[in-house]
Amino acid sequence: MGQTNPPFMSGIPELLLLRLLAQRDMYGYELVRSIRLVTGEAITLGEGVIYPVLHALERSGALKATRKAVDGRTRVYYRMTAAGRKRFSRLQGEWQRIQSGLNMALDPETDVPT
Amino acid sequence: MGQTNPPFMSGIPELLLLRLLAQRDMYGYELVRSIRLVTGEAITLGEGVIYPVLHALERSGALKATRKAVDGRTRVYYRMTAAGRKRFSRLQGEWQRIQSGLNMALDPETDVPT
DNA sequence: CGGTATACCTTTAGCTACGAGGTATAGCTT
DNA sequence: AAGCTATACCTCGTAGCTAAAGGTATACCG
Repeated sequence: MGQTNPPFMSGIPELLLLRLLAQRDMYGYELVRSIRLVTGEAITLGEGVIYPVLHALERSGALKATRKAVDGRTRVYYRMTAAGRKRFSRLQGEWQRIQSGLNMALDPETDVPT
Repeated sequence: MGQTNPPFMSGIPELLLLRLLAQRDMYGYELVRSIRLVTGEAITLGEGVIYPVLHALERSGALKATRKAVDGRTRVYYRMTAAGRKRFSRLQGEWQRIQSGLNMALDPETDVPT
């Protein structure tokens, strides 16, 4: 099945979006392209993933959307709220925890206790 | 919902199980305890997670199970197969990729391209 | 005028982690 | 003897989230 990124992806789209929007306002299509770039092509997320997450973040109050017309096309810009910043740092901390726990376990020096 | 570890958990139970079983044969209940230990308490996985994954890995040929009676209790020991070893290294590589991509993006030095 | 790029969006499917619950034995404590 | 805790296995249902596919519309280039 879906074999673009596989496993290890849960929660990651949200974290990436919050990371990018912490820096500056961006719109959906732009976020899709940026994610590919800032992860060094390691992670590619389609629009079908990005838009639903953006909408959910808006509903939960982490983001605020504003429509802006540029060259006849309508862009929906997202801006991070205070709640969003809080959520971002919480998720980032959780990511650190999981990551270091897993890396500790994967370390060949770590031996499995009896 | 389920707030023991939250997000970032997809694929991780499988990777941890394979990591532990790469070292030596173990049984389910033991694996549950070991995971807590080797991750420095960062990750705790319940039996409801472990058993289904073990069964799936067995079905797919990554593990081979053997029942062994110890002190009147029956333990099901799992041993990694060649296919399992292969799957382990593939997953580990994928984890590296996702991890470094995400960390690159999270690095404050990384600036979002315009 | 047709194709490609931009820009938005929804629906459906499917995986999988997780909690709750269920069985059974062994051993310790009261 | 009764009851609790620990060991050891297991299943089912829910719910969250990713992902692919498909759908609309405008702008620009040849």
